[in-house]
Amino acid sequence: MGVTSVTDTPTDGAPEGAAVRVRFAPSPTGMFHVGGARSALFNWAVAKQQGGTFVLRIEDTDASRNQPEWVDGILSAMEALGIRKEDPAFEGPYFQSENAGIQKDAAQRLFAEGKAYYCDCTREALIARTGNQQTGYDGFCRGRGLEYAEGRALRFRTPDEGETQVVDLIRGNPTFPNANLEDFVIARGNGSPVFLLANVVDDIDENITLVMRAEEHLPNTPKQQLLWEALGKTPPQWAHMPVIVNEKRQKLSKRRDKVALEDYLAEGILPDAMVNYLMLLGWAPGNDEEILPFDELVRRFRVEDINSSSAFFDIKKLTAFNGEYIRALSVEDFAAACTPWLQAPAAPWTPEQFDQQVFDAVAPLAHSRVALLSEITDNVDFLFLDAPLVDEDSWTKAMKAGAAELLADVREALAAEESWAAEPLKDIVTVVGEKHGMKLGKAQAPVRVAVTGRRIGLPLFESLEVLGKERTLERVDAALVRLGAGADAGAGAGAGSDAAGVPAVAE
RNA sequence: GCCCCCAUCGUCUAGCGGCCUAGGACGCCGCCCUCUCACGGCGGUAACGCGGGUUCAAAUCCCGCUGGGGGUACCA
Repeated sequence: MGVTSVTDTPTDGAPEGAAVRVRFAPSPTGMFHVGGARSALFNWAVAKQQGGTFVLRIEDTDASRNQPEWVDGILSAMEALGIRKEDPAFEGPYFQSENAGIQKDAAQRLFAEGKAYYCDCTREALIARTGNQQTGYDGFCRGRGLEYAEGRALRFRTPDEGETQVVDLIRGNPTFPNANLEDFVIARGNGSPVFLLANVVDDIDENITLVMRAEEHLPNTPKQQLLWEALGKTPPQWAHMPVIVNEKRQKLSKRRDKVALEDYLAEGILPDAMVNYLMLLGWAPGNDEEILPFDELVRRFRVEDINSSSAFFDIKKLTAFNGEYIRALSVEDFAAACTPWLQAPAAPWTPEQFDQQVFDAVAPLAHSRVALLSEITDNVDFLFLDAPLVDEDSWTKAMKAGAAELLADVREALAAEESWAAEPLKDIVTVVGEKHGMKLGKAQAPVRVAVTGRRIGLPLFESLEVLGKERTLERVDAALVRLGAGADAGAGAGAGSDAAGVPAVAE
């Protein structure tokens, strides 16, 4: 008895010497909650580490939360997290609805044994009787000997005295006075089993030995443990992990917070980074280390070391982790990973405008500059669009007094350059800059904005090299027109027009 | 209201009675590197909620307070 260490070998600590069996039991809601992802990961870590089993059970009892296609969403999200159906440690998925039979049998047995009774009280009647708006059920029907009839709910008879203590690996052993446990409903008026019961029956059916779930279930635990005992089974060990909260320290909610795993992946969070980050929410591998491969995290994982206080889902830190993971990729893998953001919905250019060769040439330069894969488009768009997207703030900051003159001289020198390569191009801007009393740092700004539309971005001269002479000159000319300094300038280049996009002025 | 849980830098955490003038990471701020921005390097900012105990010794144990959170359905 007592607390069994899950880090011990399966043969020495676990009850009955059996390998641990954990489960993840999401209800399909249309998106995969990051909190659920963490629960799945923690359970998976335990199963993998101990050579135990991870069972996936879809809790589809509530019709409103039951859409077949949502199940696919769960499966693919778990796949992304590295929890694969093909893994020997994986079992399922099972469906709670398919166990309706044995759940009803269990309810009947409880009734037959006098451990549950039928009740026809309405919430209104209860309040009228007790004069209390927020009271628990008062046990009115306990002695009425009601038989089943449509509309009558089945309630579990909880003990009036004593207390129920649950063995929780994370938070000691919370104790609940039985007097506070109301006679809760286990089957609805239509005979269908309610979560509290269905969940327990399924756990028993699947031989679950450790229930690791979010803290919000802690208040359910004494009731469920009572059910396990009433059904003649030894309750499992429990482990209630801390809730994940938002900046206001409230439980992350689908309604007000961004919680869908899919949304993060769609933004360019790498699955591995997400997994690593999630594993560190409420737990730490120690040694002052954080970025570790999943196998290593699994090796070090200890349920007893999970924190008991709530954890803030920090997107900034997640993003920082993601940057680390992106930089750890080879340039080739990085370029490949960018593909989805280089196409249709994410990218502002057409497939015809895109050039993989050009992208590959510039990928090494972008590699350390993105923390989210979705940021890649802004970094390279100037290479594929006919004219750069001009950021007005950048324009005003870069095109100060003297910029037009500088640009005109740069244009001239550029036009005369034979070998179009980064180094000589850099020399040109350096020399022209000096002529205008500007260091390279300052002199490159107008050129950069003219060509890329922004004042921050990839290394400029490499960019120019890849862009090519003709397109570079075009853009510098367009900028000169907008500045009113080009040949035939002045006419139509008013501020705010998209002058940067006008065709190059003939020489 | 009632039940339960929780409490170390802004955030995630290390710490499990002396090694703590509290460590790491993210963020933030400087400096260096540098064609911008990143990356990288270096440095800095910043925490044991409060009050009582116990002990030679408490961030670490106990109690209270305060503050957060969760639950309280014929949802899961």
